[in-house]
Amino acid sequence: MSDIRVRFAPSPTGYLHIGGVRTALFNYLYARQQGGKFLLRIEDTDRQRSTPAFEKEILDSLKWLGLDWDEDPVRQSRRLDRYREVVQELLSKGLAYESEGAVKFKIPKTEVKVYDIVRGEVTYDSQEFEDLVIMKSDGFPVFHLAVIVDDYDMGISHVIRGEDHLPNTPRHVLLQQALGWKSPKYAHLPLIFGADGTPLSKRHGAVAVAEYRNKGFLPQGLINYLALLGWNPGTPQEIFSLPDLVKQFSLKRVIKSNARFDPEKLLWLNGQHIRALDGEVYERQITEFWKDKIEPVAEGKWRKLIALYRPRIRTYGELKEQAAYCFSEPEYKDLPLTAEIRGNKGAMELLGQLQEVLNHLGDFEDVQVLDQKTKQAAEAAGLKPKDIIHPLRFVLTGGTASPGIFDLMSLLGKKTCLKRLAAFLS
RNA sequence: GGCGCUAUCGUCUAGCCUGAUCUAGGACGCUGCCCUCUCAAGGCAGAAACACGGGUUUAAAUCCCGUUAGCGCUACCA
Repeated sequence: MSDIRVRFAPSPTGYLHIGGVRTALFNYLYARQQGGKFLLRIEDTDRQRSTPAFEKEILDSLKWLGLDWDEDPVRQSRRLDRYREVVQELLSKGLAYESEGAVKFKIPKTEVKVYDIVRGEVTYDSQEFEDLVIMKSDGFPVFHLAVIVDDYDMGISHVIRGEDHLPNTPRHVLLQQALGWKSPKYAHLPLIFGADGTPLSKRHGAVAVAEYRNKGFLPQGLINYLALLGWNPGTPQEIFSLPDLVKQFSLKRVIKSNARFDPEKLLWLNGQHIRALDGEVYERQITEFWKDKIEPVAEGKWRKLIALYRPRIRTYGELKEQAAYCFSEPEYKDLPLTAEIRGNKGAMELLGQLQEVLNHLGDFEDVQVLDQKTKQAAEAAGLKPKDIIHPLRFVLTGGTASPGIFDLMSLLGKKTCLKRLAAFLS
């Protein structure tokens, strides 16, 4: 039985964001790999900004990502008495004092060495530190105190958190020494910034996990990408499942420098995961995703559509924008191209002939037959297949990009194809 | 300002600890080619980096010092 115990300690003053997920993920990976426990702690001592709604959103996001935790989450707002007890102890030992209603920890003037697993030994001179407020005048503990008390009481063995906490660590160590507690081991993770190198914010697009979920990203895509921000296996492998990561993760291979978030690579990775999905799982998930967002599509048509788009989409959400012609009539927004096709007598004539040919065909289920008949019609007119395929694609979709034309015709069905053809020709 | 962390292609990174195997490898993106009815997917190829300056050494991306830059902390926020 491993005595490794780590924790993720979000503050319910906002949504779970990208940086938080990465911290949670690395804690999770370390715990699962070591056979330890991954615990949760809700840091809700900021009474003004903490809300139950944010707390729920954070837990839901973690569940969606598959980062399941052990034991019940610890809630700081329920431990106020314990913090007061510790403050009282410090007070009675003369290691803290009251100041304007607050309680301050008297910083011992000394050299403090912090051993960090990813950065090595870092030395601070506590002469530089101001005495630390540990309890606010409203009787609530301040972050620094609550953290060390909780980590101690929860039996936390490793504190894995963002690098922004590195300068706080010597203060925490001093507090632990004053209480006679053994310090946990520390590992400070590099920070994640936006493409321009500034802290991630709404300006950089989506930052909340829920937004990625709503756009149709896969949890494994997001996790895979985030794992690679600040860590790598030392091998060329880039595509990982969560179990792969658990197996290969190592704090020793955590990078020291900050990283920038690249939405493009996330999109690429997510596309890789969509293609790696079991076919049935893909069908079920994308169907569920679009369920209440669009008008119902006949099952046969829907299955063709999602199969055709599996190699084309990088998120489930991209389906509708890429196959817009499938949900509404084409708009022919490309005016020059529209004019060119309309002005091309040969093409228009051929489209007319094709209309005839297709009209005499049975249903459009057989892609082979569509292929054959369309090419025959082109040949009969002394033209190459592509001379008819391109105008036809434009008529059918209003654009120049789509799945193969015969798959497209089969997808849309005879009625719709002929209707669009007739509308364009009239 | 003070203190701390960091510094390899545009971005994520390998290599650095244990100096020579690095004319610096991979991935995203970008460009071109192949496939091909278009767009994807897939395959192939290409452009693209050791921040700067000093050392140490026969030899430095790798070790040391400095500079510069970025980031973080410096709250009765967490």
